[in-house]
Amino acid sequence: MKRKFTEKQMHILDVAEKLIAKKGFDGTSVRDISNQAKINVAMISYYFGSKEKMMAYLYRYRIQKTRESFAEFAEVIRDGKPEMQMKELVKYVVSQLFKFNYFHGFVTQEMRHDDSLKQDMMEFYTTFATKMEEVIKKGIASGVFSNAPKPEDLLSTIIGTSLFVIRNKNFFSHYVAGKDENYLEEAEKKVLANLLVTVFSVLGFQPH
Amino acid sequence: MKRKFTEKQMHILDVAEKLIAKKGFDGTSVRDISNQAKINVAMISYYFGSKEKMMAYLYRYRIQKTRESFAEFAEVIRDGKPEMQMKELVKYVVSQLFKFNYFHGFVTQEMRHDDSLKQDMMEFYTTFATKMEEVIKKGIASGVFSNAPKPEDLLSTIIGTSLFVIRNKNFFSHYVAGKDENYLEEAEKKVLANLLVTVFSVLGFQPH
Amino acid sequence: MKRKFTEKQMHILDVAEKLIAKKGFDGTSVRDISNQAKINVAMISYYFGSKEKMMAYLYRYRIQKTRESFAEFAEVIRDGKPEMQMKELVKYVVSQLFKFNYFHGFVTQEMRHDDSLKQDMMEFYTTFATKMEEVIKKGIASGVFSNAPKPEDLLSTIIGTSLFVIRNKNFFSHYVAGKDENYLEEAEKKVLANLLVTVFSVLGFQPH
Amino acid sequence: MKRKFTEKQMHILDVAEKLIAKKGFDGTSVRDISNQAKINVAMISYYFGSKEKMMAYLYRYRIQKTRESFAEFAEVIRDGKPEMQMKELVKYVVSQLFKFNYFHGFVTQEMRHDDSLKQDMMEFYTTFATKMEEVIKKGIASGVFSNAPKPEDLLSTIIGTSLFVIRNKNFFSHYVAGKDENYLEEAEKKVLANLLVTVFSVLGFQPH
DNA sequence: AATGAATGAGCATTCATTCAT
DNA sequence: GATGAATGAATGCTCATTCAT
Repeated sequence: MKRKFTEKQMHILDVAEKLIAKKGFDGTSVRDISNQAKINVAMISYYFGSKEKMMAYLYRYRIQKTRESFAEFAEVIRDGKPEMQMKELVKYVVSQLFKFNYFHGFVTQEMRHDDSLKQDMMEFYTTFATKMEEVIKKGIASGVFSNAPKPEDLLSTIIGTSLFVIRNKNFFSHYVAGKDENYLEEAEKKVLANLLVTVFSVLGFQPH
Repeated sequence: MKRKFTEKQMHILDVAEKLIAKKGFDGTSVRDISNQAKINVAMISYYFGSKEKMMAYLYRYRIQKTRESFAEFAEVIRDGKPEMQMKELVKYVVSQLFKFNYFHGFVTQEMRHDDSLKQDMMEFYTTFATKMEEVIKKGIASGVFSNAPKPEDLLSTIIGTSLFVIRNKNFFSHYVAGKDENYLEEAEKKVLANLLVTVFSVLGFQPH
Repeated sequence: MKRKFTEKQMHILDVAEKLIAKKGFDGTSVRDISNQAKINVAMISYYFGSKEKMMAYLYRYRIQKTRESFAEFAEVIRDGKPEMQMKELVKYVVSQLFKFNYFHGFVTQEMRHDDSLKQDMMEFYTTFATKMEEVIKKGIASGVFSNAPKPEDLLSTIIGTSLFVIRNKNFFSHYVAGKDENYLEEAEKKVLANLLVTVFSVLGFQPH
Repeated sequence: MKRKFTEKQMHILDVAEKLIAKKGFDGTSVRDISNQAKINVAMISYYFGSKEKMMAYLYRYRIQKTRESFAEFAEVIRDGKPEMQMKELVKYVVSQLFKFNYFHGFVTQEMRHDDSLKQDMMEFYTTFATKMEEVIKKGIASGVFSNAPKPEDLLSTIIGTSLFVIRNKNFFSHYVAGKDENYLEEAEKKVLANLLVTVFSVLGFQPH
């Protein structure tokens, strides 16, 4: 499954990701994708076996990339203070969600397709939760955090809040500065500020 | 548009809601619905005009009901203290999301279908935000809340967190007690507890 | 088959005739008819057995009426001179075609439905041809006509020309005076003049 | 729009033309056509976009061919005497109508589908009328014709009579020699003879 | 006698996929 | 390896008709 993709295949996946995020898996036909990507209709079946399998490649590819990115990120913050680590963790998760909002825009909705993909996604979230728990414990130990919320609760709040804002432009844009086309950019800033306050409040953060 | 529905029509809407939440609008055929609901395929067009219009009725119906329910709820908590009001507000929103999780399972995803429906949904959220702002202000005035977060931020967190948990059973069930079929029930309790702590932390709640 | 129709049934037939002439048999749904006639959908099956059978009643009804009308007409011209009889015959046929253009608008096209109807229609035309032959012979005998064209040829020309003009408003209206809504009225005058000239030319008419 | 058609597409158009002439546009399903043409149902949409568009191609194709054929024909008779030209003109129109009787069998009936097609058809008829007028004038000038009927009247008679005979086999076959399967062939001869007599009578033809 | 509700068959079309080259 | 043509299955929907009252 850990195939390397050619330039052309990557291009198809990119196009597919955006279209599926916008119009849903069923709402996006292979003809839509092939037209947009300027390739032959038959290519999707040819390259990936089927539309459904293409979807699986898409998942795997994005998760794989995120895993690599997170490993790198974890290394960078390895030696910091827990409050800094927590702040960076929140910033990282939020930025990843907004950056790959195309992907996350359909990730939960379309997960019905393949149970093994759900498993992958679960592990992907668990990696974050584990790291978060480690940081919380360290903060408690060092006395900068006075409460120890469950990592899954904290993570649900961070991811859930971000995804809600990404998906509910209609509601949230009323409270966001800037032009319509900058929505995601501006919304990210606002959500990040909110979540940092929220997370540190919940942790009962007390600077030394 | 404020039609009354017959028993049979309600039944179809119920079945449709569940199927669509599970498999998406496009992924759910009128034959799926008619088979599950034990009715004739033609009935969906006959009753609602089309599959798309049935979707609109579904929205309108749920939103209408929620609006009524919220008006009633708002009356009940009218004279309470702000901390009680806020607690009830959170409980109310969370319980509604879990109760109508089928509906909320597709509400954001499938909103592309009709712009006027998006508008309705937006107003529906705004009603909550307005009430929340009122309570925050009162709490600040009376001194029980020391911070005044933006109501839209608070609301995003409440709704976003709840929806994330509803939709990501795969991840969250690992942290939830009880059997698999009780997932939503148990998850609701856990999320509610989490959100109450979160919200009151953010508000800097100080009991008199 | 020679049923008498109630007021209501007659009304349905009237509405059906016009709709079918305008949009064709298949293009006219029983719902169209029932809506226009302000009756229940089920009535058409109820009264006539089926849509197809309703069509048959329509034919029979119109043919029957025409037969009666023609018998009456034949009586009126019984004792005239052949040139007068021929002129009246042409006028009569043309006026009937234009008067019941709704009917004749679909009569040939939709005849596939029932072979016995074709038979009826044939006899209906044959009645005219027979009368025409009689008049031609008389005119030849009396010397006012010098040629004896075949009655079926003469009749084809009269009916064919009239129907062509009725059905090809798009082409013929360019040559017709008056406003668009008077098309049939004006076209009838023009066609009648044309056919009288044509028929009498062919007959080699020589006034005594 | 001036597409070239493949062998297969032509075959489908041929089959469709015959079926539609026999059973009407609505009465002919794409399944009927695909069964008869031994092709897949989806091909009609695939090749022509839709059933309706296939109809448009059919029109355009036939009219285009007729236009070409007429231009060629007009060239051939260019230098003849008016009586010869008129005779050939009548023969030409009648032969075209009988040759493409499938097409002309539905052309007026089904014209509701597309207004631009009506326009095309109108121009197609007008081309004939114009030529006819030219010949009449020339004949009047040279003294072989003593009357100048309106070209649209003459044309209505020629086309109307031919179409009537084509469509009313049931009536006309009683007067036609030969076997049933030769109806059109024999009817054409008879109609042509009739129309030549009729047209030249109306023109008051006097050989020099 | 008359009707609103309901039905099953059929419609044109679109779909992901496969085939022949 | 890559493609345009072609396919069968499924889609939402409309139809004339029938059913229960």
